[in-house]
Amino acid sequence: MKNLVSQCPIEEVMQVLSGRWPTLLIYYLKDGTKRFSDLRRDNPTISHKMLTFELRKLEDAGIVTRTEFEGYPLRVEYDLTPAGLRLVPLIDALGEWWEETGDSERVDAGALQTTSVE
Amino acid sequence: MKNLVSQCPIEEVMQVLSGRWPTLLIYYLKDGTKRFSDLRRDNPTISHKMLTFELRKLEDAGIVTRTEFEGYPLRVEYDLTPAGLRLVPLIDALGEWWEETGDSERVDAGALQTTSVE
DNA sequence: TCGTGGTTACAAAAAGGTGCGTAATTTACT
DNA sequence: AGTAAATTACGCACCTTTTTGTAACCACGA
Repeated sequence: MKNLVSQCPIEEVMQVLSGRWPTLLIYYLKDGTKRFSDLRRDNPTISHKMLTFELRKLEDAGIVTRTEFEGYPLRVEYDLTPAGLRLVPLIDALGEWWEETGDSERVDAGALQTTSVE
Repeated sequence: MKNLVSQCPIEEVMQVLSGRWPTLLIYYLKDGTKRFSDLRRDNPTISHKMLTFELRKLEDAGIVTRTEFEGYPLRVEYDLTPAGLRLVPLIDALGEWWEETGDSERVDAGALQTTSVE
């Protein structure tokens, strides 16, 4: 984690939430405690390296907690923090906005165009 | 723009909003019509390549409109669409969440730690 | 030997920066 | 008058940086 000190809070949140995984992981953790392997099953296309990396980022951001238990095989549990839980409805709202906005307002892949005033 | 067709709407919104610029550009466009050069002034560290690229993405997503005027020097204006305007409060909410959550709950740079149950 | 939750090194892919070219008109200089 | 330069919003090619994937290795115990 390098430079979280920027001007505006929006820039800072986006540094944490940007990318494919952060919001998805939060989404899966909504359902309660998950282990590393659970999250991999939930999302089979993430590599284990990415998963550890993203989980650390969320941990550092105060969104998830990581709890490591003694004994073998190793067991580690991930949960949303209270702050993480408060974040869930905001992410949901983005998803709803996207659905409401609908494909009709978006450009069909392949057929880009530009409004020209002549 | 490659593959916007995925399972979940959250994954799709994040494909558009991820990165440093999209939310910032939306933020600046909140204030009303902006030209290309205005946006570069608002945000001096973005390269022209990135700015055009990001603006196209937002246009394709139905968040901004691009209006090109005849005459020289060229003039192009960017505005938020109604959908873009509806998005603004959602982004604001993320920024507020970040501020409320506060640095105290986040890990100080350089001093990472892990909860260990022994 | 397998399963868990990692780490590390190396390789591939994606993102991003820099600089040049372009359009048609105005302004600036000689 | 004639030429040169600046202007705006890009596209394109080349190159560097960052991100992500792959594979191998570790610990330990059943």
